[in-house]
Amino acid sequence: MARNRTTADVFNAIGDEHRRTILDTIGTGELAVGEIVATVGLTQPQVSKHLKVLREVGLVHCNRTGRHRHYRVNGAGLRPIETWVRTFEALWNERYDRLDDLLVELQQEEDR
Amino acid sequence: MARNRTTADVFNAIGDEHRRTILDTIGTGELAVGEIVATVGLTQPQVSKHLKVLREVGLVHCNRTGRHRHYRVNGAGLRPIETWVRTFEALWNERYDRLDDLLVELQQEEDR
DNA sequence: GGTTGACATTCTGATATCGGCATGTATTCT
DNA sequence: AGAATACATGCCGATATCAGAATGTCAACC
Repeated sequence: MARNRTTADVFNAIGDEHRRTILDTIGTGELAVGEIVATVGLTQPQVSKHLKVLREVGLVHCNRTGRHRHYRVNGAGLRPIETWVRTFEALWNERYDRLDDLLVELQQEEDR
Repeated sequence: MARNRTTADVFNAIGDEHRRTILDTIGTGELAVGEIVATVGLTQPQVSKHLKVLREVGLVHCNRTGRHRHYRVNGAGLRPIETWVRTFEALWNERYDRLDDLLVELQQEEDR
């Protein structure tokens, strides 16, 4: 067995830097493939294929207008990642520092 | 050119589900390899190799005690992911809904 | 010193991936 | 209808990956 498919889930999909660049480029707006190609500096087939992966994991939605296809980011698709990362929040942020302070205080209480 | 190395960055490293499971298992504590193996149900070499990847991207730290190696998660390593995902926050949370409401209101003003 | 225990590393084989190039498919325009 | 535009797909080769099994390393214990 080899590595998991990039289309397996969102975590695999955003593993590729080009895909992240594409998402960054689209941002909160809506862009046609040609516009993305012009901005990110990848070839058109390359962009199309990455968009396909992003589509399959639900990270982008697409609507056709004439011969153009406009892509927009589906923010909700990123929530699983945010949720997962947040479970480790206590390991880095100030809330943890405060928790740490609290524990130190409790320890001092105990030592008295 | 093939896919990027899993050790290229944190985004690639967490692409693997087994690696995420291992991180979840360690949690906010500190576990020896054997304990991880017993919990996640993977083979020992499998776990060791995944831990190596996680070490190389800085997602876990390791300290030896006798013939045991205790691993702990380095939460700070996850910050780049959190930061990146947050840039799309406007696309899913209530703050965006409120912005959306505001836009609808403005639109209605205009229609009058 | 030899054995056991706890991990790490190496080698192998199968597989999905990514980029490049060429080609296919619609849709618009003349 | 034919040409051009905007994308999507298919085929290819090179490569890194992951699991499995065997082996290596090093500390602890008898």
